[in-house]
Amino acid sequence: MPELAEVEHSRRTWNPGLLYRIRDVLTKRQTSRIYRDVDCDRLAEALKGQQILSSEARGKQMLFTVSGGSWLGIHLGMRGELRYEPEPFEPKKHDYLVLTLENAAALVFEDQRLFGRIRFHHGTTPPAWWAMLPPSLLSPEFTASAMGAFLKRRAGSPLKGLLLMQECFPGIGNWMADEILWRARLDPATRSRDLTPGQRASLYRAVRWVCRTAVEVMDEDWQYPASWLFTHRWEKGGACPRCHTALDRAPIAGRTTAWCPACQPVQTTAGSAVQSAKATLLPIQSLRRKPADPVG
DNA sequence: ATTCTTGTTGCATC
DNA sequence: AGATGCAACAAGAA
Repeated sequence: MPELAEVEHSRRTWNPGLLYRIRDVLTKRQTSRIYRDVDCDRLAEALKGQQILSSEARGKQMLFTVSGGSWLGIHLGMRGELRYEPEPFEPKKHDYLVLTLENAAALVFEDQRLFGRIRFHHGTTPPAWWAMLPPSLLSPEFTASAMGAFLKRRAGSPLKGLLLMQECFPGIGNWMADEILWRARLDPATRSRDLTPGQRASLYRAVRWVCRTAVEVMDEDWQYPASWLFTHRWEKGGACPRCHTALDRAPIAGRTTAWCPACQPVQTTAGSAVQSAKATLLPIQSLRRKPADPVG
């Protein structure tokens, strides 16, 4: 579930615990997958008695600044989430990091599927992996021309796959990619080389709009308004909230993709499609007009 | 029982 | 060399 907006929400979840001293640290080191190369003893030693000073989210990554020169990085993976537990409590099965605070509340990282990741860094500056993250999609550095350059380099990839690449679109995941393509009225299987300049501009605008708005409109249960494709993409018999056409579903670039076949028609314009279909361009146009309007 | 999942990575193959 | 595709990872839900 966690994409850009859900990650931002999770980050804020720990805010009530900021500046309280950490009394105890629970890690489950046997799940090496989440901690990977982290030395859990060192992590616990470094955090005990300290306070979380601030936090930031960039795409799907979070970084918590801890007093005493420590940095805690968290990635929620496929199903992770952060919780703030106001009372003393027993960690649940999938609570893999629990910071008990001096006010008896606890900051919890839960991850049912173990696709998440915890990183630890000690030093005067943020860790290198954080400094190397690509610019946020909402920052001025994410420009239309920067996006265009990326699309050009990956000209042969379907748009759906490109939007999932964190190196250019940090924070976008499966549902946001579908939402963006739906709002830009682009067929998810279209290769980026086949986009017109106008379509590239639409894509850029949709990326910015969905990222900005998702954070604003998501509710406490990580749900979105009914006017969003999000709400209907997994529904049985889900329909396009714009034109009520039945949604299509198929794997594209390895991920299940939902789209509206009416709003997002298959691309038949520039690029390779034209090269092979040049000779048949006229017949195609005439075919389009072929179903004569019986009403007229 | 089988198949699916809102993520990422490492490998194989052009 | 760089782009592209895909299996693998874990655990639970349908």
